[in-house]
Amino acid sequence: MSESTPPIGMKLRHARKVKGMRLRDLAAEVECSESFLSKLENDKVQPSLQLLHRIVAVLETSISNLFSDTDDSVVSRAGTRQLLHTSNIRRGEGVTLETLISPSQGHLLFGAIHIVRAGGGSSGPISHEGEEVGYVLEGELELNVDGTEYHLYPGDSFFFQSRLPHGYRNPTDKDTRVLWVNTPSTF
Amino acid sequence: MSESTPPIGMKLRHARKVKGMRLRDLAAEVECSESFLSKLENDKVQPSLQLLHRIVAVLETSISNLFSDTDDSVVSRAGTRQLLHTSNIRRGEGVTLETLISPSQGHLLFGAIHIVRAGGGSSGPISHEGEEVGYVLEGELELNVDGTEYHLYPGDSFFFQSRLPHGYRNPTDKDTRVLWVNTPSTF
DNA sequence: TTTGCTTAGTCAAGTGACTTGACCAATGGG
DNA sequence: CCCATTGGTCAAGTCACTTGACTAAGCAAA
Repeated sequence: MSESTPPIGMKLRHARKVKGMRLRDLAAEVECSESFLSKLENDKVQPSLQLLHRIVAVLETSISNLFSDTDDSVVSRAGTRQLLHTSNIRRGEGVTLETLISPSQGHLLFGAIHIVRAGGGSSGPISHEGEEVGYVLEGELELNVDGTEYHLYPGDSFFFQSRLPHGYRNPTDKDTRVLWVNTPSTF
Repeated sequence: MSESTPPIGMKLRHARKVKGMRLRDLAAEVECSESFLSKLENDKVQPSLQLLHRIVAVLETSISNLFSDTDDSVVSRAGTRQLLHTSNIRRGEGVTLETLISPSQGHLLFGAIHIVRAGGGSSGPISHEGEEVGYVLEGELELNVDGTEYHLYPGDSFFFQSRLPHGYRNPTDKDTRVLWVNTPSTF
């Protein structure tokens, strides 16, 4: 009888998809076989810690992240959501994420409220495949997509392809809150 | 030199994905070849109107919908968005959609603000593949997912798999506004 | 009619990403 | 030492979609 660890396959798959990699690409970087990764993502195999370490390094996650159980309930209440600060996730200065959907969970969607403090904004754009939607809940946002600046007010929304270079700033001296949803799917 | 009609391939693909069908399934229902549909969705052929008619019938769209050009700009401003009323899109009584992302456009995401009037709610669940996120902007919502009732207040959010039976109602006597994003991708 | 050009639509082979099954080699108890 | 596990590989298989070669209908000029 084998003692089983919690399934991490879907989380790994998600992390890979976010980076827009194919199994083959990851296999090349990690130096293992594509098929092994396939089995791993389908929870048919336990990797060695060394291999797992190489994998999370490439995928820019951590082993702890893989094993942390994230909240999977349907509803999350205002004020009870997990906060991710700037230093955790590289999103530039003065931004806190309040996660609506916990990341690295094999989901098609990622959603969070971005709380952008006065003068804060995103750092360089992460260019992955997919799409982005957002809605300004409160405050103002200066959004730059593919070279064009948009100044957004509460109730305004945006939508664009993730592959376009994009970034944002809060030019005011009050916090801005933006509901942001995106998908890493490669279609 | 051939006169070309606007590209409808991506819209058709989107409509198909929303229904969770493969090319093969659609081909079977429409009674044409899978490969022809492939070419069609990649804008390599012009279908005859008869065939197109059969296709949109199965996909529950209309030819006019395929050819209507929808707004594709990045930002949409509060109060300027297209409204879809209950009678257009079968969503039960007393619900108006304010589209953030115009549908049937080959997108990975669909987003809208659901304005649910007092006592209004969704009709029977449309069971497609994908995921759903939402955030209550204003008012209260009674959300039912897979048999469980959740009572939501402003700032609360939810997330679940589209395949789970789901529906909602506004039990109060004031309008409720919910920002709702979902994806039809089959992964 | 005949010749020639397009093009809706088919059939079957090809492709890309992932999965599976057979196998190998190191480890570790009895 | 033997045998069973199990991390990991290689090659074949699968699935959804795409492509290329082809057919047949329409139409125009001669």
